[in-house]
Amino acid sequence: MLNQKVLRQAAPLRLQVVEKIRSSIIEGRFLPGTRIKERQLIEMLDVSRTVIRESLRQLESENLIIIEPQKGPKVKEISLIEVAEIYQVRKALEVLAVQQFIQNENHRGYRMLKKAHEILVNAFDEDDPKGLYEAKNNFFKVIFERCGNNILKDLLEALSSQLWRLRIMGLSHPNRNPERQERSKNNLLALYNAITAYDINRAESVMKIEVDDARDEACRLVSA
Amino acid sequence: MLNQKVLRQAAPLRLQVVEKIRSSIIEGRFLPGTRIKERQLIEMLDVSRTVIRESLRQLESENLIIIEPQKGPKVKEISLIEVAEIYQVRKALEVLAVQQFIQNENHRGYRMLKKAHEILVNAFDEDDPKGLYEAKNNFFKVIFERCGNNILKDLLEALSSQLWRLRIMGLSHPNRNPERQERSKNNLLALYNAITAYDINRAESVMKIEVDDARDEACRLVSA
DNA sequence: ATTGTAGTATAGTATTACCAAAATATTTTG
DNA sequence: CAAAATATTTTGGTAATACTATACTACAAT
Repeated sequence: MLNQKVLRQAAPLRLQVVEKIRSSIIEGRFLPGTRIKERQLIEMLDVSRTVIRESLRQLESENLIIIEPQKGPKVKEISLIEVAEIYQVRKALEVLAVQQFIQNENHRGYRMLKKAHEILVNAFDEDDPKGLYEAKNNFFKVIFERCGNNILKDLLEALSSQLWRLRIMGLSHPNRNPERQERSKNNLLALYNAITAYDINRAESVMKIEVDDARDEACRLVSA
Repeated sequence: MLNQKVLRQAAPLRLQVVEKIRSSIIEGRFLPGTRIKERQLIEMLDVSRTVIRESLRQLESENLIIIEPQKGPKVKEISLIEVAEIYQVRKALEVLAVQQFIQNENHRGYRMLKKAHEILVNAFDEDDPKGLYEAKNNFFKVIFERCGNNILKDLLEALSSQLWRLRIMGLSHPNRNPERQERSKNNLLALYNAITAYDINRAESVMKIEVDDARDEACRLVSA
């Protein structure tokens, strides 16, 4: 059976360039507010200006950079207000995602979620903020990807990438809230239990609580 | 079709080009599935290739076109599944928007909504599908714009533009559902009453009904 | 008639060079 | 020192060119 697809050729250069720049922003190697000059990128990535410019337009519509006319692109800064707004939208969408995930009753999704849950539980026991963060993220990602609504999935991923920077801040932030850690742990485990019990209402309310907690933490970090 | 060339003025050329192409797609002058060739656009709009390409990248991330590697851009086709998915997301977001609109208690918003409502009532009495459609749209737009959450507003606008094409189809479609018209009228008036009465719960449930109705109608049109 | 191949045209991909206008940095001058 | 004038950088936009993947066509072979 031809279950393995033929290896597609390398993606267009511009996709690679977009990905490079995007990850640099998300991972905080370009700090918010930083001007990004075309020439700088040309030298760093060793591609032509055309490719760079096309890539920048795309990043702009992903809301990762803003391009001021005649002044050029800079890494978008996130205000406290915007963080709150994003989490408000996230709450509505994540609740929808978890509803759909449960209703779809997809075995594959449940298998993947089980695995993600196991990794998450392990991560809670170790003192590795980055690993824990990735485990959490992976857990949610399974829900988004297997909720059966691709539009929803794409929107949530776009929103996430706008917040990723904050989370990087959060990982290394000195005065993180240890209590939040514990709450988050309880929330996520409760969420998993609710999902496996097909209890939509409970999953919904737990999800709301977790997103609100995450928002409060994020706002605390931004204002600090 | 795109017979007017862009005016060479202030503001990046790119923005004008994006707007021209976008409206051509939304208004159905480029039909879904149509290949859009770079040279074609260059001749039609009389701008350089670079500008066209930058514009196309942006349209791509707005989900109005898809660019297949080594094949080029084509107007995105909307499947029945996607229509359902979009409306599902819309429902969640529009409910949130109307909640926020009421909670914000913004006088300016209420004034604008009153005006939009008056126009809408007039439009219901006349037999002008296009005018009615615009009035409806304007009514919702006020809610989105004055809900106090810009992220939410942008997302809803992006989703709307993906559906606009269907509605254009709907306006001229021979076997439209006249009963739907009546339902829609009742829904919107009920929504307005709920909002002016600051009744969030009622507004929420009416909004859900209206969005579901709209979805059913849209699906009917696509599958026809 | 179907399959396969070769050649050609077309269109996307990417680089480079160039110009104008705006923004920024630097120098000169009061 | 501050303001004006100048120089430099940077973006916005155009154009010419080479290269490659894809699509189209025609022609041949079985």
